[in-house]
Amino acid sequence: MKRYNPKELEPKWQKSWEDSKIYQATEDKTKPKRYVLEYFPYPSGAAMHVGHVRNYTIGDAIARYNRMRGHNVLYPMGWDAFGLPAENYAIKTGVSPKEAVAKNVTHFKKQLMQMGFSYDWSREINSTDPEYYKWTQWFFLLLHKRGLAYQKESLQWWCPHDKTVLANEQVENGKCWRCGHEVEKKALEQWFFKITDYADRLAKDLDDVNWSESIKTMQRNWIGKSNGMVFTSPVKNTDLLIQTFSAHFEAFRADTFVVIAPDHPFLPELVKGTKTEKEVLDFADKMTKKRDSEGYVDEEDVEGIFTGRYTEDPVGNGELPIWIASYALSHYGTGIVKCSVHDERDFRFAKKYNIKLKPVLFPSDKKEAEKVKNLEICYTDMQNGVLTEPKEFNGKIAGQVREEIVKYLEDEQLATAQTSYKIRDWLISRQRYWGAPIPIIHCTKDGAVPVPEDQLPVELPDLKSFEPSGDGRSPLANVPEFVDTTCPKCGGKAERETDTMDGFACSSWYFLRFADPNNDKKAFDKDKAEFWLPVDDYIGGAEHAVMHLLYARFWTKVMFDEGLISFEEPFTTLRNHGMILAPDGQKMSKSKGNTIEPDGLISQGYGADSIRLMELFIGPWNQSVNWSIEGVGGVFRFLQRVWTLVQEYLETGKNGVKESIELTKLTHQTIYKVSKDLENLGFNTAIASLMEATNELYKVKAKDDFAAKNWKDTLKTLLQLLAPFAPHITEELWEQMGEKDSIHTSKWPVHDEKYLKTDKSTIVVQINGKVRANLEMTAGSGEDEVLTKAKADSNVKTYIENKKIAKTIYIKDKLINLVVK
RNA sequence: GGGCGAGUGGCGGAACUGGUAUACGCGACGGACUUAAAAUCCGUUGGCUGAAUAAGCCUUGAGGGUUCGAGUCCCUCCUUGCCCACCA
Repeated sequence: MKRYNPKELEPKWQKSWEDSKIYQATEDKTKPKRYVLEYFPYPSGAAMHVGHVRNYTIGDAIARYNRMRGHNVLYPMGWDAFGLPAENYAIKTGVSPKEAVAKNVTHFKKQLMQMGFSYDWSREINSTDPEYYKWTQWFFLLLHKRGLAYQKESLQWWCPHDKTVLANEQVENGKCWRCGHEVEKKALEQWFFKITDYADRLAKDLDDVNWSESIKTMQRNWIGKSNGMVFTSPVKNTDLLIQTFSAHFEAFRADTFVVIAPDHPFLPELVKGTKTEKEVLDFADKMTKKRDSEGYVDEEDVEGIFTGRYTEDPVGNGELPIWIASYALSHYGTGIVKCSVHDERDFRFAKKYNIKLKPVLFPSDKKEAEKVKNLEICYTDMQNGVLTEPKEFNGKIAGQVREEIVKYLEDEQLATAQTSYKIRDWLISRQRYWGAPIPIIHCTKDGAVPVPEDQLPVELPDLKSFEPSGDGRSPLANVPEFVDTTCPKCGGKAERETDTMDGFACSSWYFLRFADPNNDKKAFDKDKAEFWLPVDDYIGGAEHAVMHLLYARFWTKVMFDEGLISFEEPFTTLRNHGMILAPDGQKMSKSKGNTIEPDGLISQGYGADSIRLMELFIGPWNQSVNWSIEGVGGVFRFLQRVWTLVQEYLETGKNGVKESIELTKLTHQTIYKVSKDLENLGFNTAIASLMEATNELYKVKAKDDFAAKNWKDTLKTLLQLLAPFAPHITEELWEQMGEKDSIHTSKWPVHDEKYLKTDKSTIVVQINGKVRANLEMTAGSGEDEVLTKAKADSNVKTYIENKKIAKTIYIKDKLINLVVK
């Protein structure tokens, strides 16, 4: 008997699939389309581990299942290959990012290939290919044309020793990661995309997509829409006016002080001429640095300093002191906030610095209200709280008069309503080499001029040294042939922009490129894009929950507005898989040295099919689990049992005449279970059903030794049901059973309801909810019949003797419960 | 601090709209085959009491509640994971 040897048969079938191109997708309109996509990976130097593999195994199972169900499946793969690691590696080793990426892609691709994923490799794309980033640049120009790209000065981390801009992750405890020198902030002119113009639509359209509530909530929080009011008031002893923001404006009569963000651009002007000017500015500077480097500052540690200025409150609360507070954000509202006792942080801040407080909002509970009055607790319930001021609203419930208060403040011209968003415009400038160059030419006469479309792509020149320029610009600034150019408008001498784009720009449209990957006239053909998109199943980890998904949605909406496509949301269904952790429960990472690569398992002889099965069987697809080496042996054993069963069947060469109804029923029940599980992505239970079916088949075999006529069909169906998970072994056995065409293009089996019915049922007898007996009954038995038999049961008898049956609950074919008193 | 999840045997986990908790797999134990081991195959396997594959009691993070019946629904609490974060 031939032994199951994945090492031999897996490469054989991988080659066969490649040659026959069975996974290539075409715009065949006779079948329903299905676009299955995983986020295109970053081909890092660290190899792919079993955590990554899970992502692709889930996608592949979905793709294969739908293909067999007669769908026209697009399942592509590509590379998101721009980014910092390749550039750092280049600085360290001198190996150009281009070479490093090419090497990594080759390795990654080999690893994916040996797992037998059904990608349409003819559509492979790479974001660092000029043919690709040409169109990324084209989209930059589109955004620019539509007024959505602009330049603004912005602060960046700067290492004065290395003379280079640092990314957030390169700052460690306020020090440069390379030289350990203290970092500072440097103002640079940078490019932004105006995503804030789309904030409302990005928030609203979340209602229409089939994503998990958790991701939707994350995006909504990130966009952070809130309605507030802006008050304008004079600053005492100056001729300045300030605009203060309040989101808790219902209780505006409680406002007793104002806080300004330490990094607010208005601050120097505000404190100019005060006695404490220098002291205050120093303090603000320190605070900004601390906040930037540490991120979160504990609520207990709120800090602040009095600016020395007061403002005359426009709504009659008198003179309000202006403080700098560590928790105030310059980009939220106006960056200057009106504060009161009715906010947790304001409350804590005021207590710490003994700032006057005055409650005007109270809970209905008298005792609690007393505590609020005595400033013992902070009360913030703007929904249910009862207002005492202003007089017009005395006794009203805040949540019910919100609109009226807005109207009141606006009618009296005391404030104006303002919607504020937490989301900020997307900073896309990177002072880096390894990214798509921003297609802009700076002319002293004409300013920032877009590169004409016919001159795209602005190609990255090959460099010898990847060290930064030293003046804050990217290494591209060192290359005169790149920088020096002529202005497209006036023809005069001009310089190219040396910033490159954030990698998220490349990934904001790649899903469209897959629809038409080789188009050299356009980013994509409209018809092709609309044939395949939107993406039906987008599979990925939660790490992209906000940034990537938001940016991609933003670009899609811009394209919609431009008329390039007629849909506004790129991803219909989002599927977030759980993480695979190392056996010790920690995240797998190269630095921790606890990664497990599929290569090792394959060379141990398990094969890709076992690994794939293990990835899915280990637990629910959307939950995190610890990888278990022992478990792989279990699924390998299962595959071996399937292999052996088919070999034994083939060797007996039997072809019986009598159908085994037992086999038929088992087959249809398994079809039903596996199909249902796959619809709900219950991969682990689908595989469990297949294991159960196989165990049953062994039992039937022990009885009839393959005598039944329908053994062949039964085995073939089993292979088909297993095919989306274990594509190699099933393809091999399918062929051994005499099939000419691939199992992966065969038609997914359909169950027949009539075989799901059983003629017998086990009925549980409960006395007061406790199980006391089991009854074997013919299916569909009536209550009386069951009750009579239950009463006759010897064990049941002992419980109902001398007692009254007060009530009987009967669930057909399942259970009878006797309530006994 | 905000948001979203999760707590079930020695372990990963299963359980449809409330209806036999522990499917499937791992591990462990016993047996068959073998000179032996590995591999394979066949059993057993939540805990306690019992000689028992008789019967009973207990058991889904803790405590209450609703119900004939709760892993599942409601309330209070505890633990833990992930994402984001000084967002008023």
